[in-house]
Amino acid sequence: MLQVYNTMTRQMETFKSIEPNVVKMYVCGPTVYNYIHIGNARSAVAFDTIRRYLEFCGYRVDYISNFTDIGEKLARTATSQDISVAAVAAKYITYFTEDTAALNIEPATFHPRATDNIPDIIAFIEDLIAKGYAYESDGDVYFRARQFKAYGELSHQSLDRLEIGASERIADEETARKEDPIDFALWKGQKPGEVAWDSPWGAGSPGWHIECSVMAGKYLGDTIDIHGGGEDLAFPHHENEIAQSEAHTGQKFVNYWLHNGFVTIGRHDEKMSKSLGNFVSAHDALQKFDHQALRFFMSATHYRRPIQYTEAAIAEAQNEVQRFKIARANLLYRRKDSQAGADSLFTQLIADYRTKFMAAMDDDFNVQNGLAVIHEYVGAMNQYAVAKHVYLESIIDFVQQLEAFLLIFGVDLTTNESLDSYVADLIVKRDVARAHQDYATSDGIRDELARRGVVLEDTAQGTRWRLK
RNA sequence: GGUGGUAUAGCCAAGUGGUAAGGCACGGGUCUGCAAAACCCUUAUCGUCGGUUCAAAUCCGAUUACCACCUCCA
Repeated sequence: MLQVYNTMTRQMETFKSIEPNVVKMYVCGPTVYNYIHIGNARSAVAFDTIRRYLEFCGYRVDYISNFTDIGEKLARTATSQDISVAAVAAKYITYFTEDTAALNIEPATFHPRATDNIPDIIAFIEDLIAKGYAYESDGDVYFRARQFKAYGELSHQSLDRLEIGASERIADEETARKEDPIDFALWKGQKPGEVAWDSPWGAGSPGWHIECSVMAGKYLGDTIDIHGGGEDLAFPHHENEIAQSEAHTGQKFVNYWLHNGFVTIGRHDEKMSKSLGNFVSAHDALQKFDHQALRFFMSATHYRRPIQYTEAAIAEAQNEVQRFKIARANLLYRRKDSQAGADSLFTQLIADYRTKFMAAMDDDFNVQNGLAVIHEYVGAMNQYAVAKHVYLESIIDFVQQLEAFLLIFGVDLTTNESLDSYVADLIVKRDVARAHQDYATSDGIRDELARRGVVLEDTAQGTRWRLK
């Protein structure tokens, strides 16, 4: 039984999907005005890992993640790059797609864009006004936070505290248009030079939170199973989504709220963020590090815990991935002297490991405990790889289960490596030299191949090679 | 000020009452012509102080340090 930690109740809860075998999942996506950074990528990785585990368990996951392609930030980028707002969005959506693909993050079932949903947003706001939850004020529309009685429940903030905080902030012109400082914008009237859409309240654009409520409802339904996002989104973004959606539908919006922890950087473990300016873009990191190592680095930490971004940690992740790859390759190498059939002892052992792995992961996606099981499993594989007699089907079973485990972490072990003929010839020449005990020649060839990144390993079954 | 989170070996990190998983690095060993890979062995009393208990990293209280949200942010 899968248990998940629900931010709303601050407790572990048994996960039960609305529809059997289907999970409706919404994850807040990026505002596409820049490259995503490692922190953004971590969020995408965390929920991709969760999604992949749900799929591993047999669920179909309807996964929706938005692109926010409106707002001041896009406008600023458009001005500085002297291109249109639409071109800014197109450009950074392309980079997002490339970078997340490099991290082996599965594309969402659908990536809706705010600008494609303006009519739905307007209709949604009109309904909120009709129900008395929202009001128009000088071309803007605001949500009456106090009207929604559960406001503050997710972030466990008291309304009065929020009120004090809000009123302490500089009372700008926007605040002056609100009935209450904690009210938030659903629609903002057009400012000079901004992209705008016609609406019953004049030209303007949607507020930040409304798009997620609209698109989650439109593509997944009034009530969804899982809503994810970074923990910084709990307030005010998710709090506001709940207020809007539940005021609109009268239904519970989300059954399980999941929030991922931050990527930290620097001596003081500060949150990596665009506003602090201490970020590393995923694009740059991908130039510098092995893609699989980077992905594994981000998915091998529990999603709610912070991850400290250091090169040493990524290098360590690289070593760990290497261990999995070598174990797989070494066992596959035994196919050449294997017997047909399967060893029932190992069929059972593999099934037991799978059960053990799932027991670990069912505890709120406890990847560390899951990995401990995988390492134990790899130990069993390595022992089998040096057994006197091996069975072909058992080899395949071992390898396929490992591949399935690692795929949850976004690591694809099945990528094939090949040698060019020159290198292949050298390996044969070396084998001949070794057969004649001409070790000077054979070691010389081995050194040369090492310089070319090819590692040779002599085994009882022959000379095994792998790329470094 | 309000609300949360974190502190476990050189590093990363599990562990929610019964005498500290796992990984990386280090050292020793087996195997090997030598290597590599693999395998085996070796390394901590859990921020600090106090309390509850037969028994606590695990519960309670206090304290220190750091982080985050309360304002755009994954």
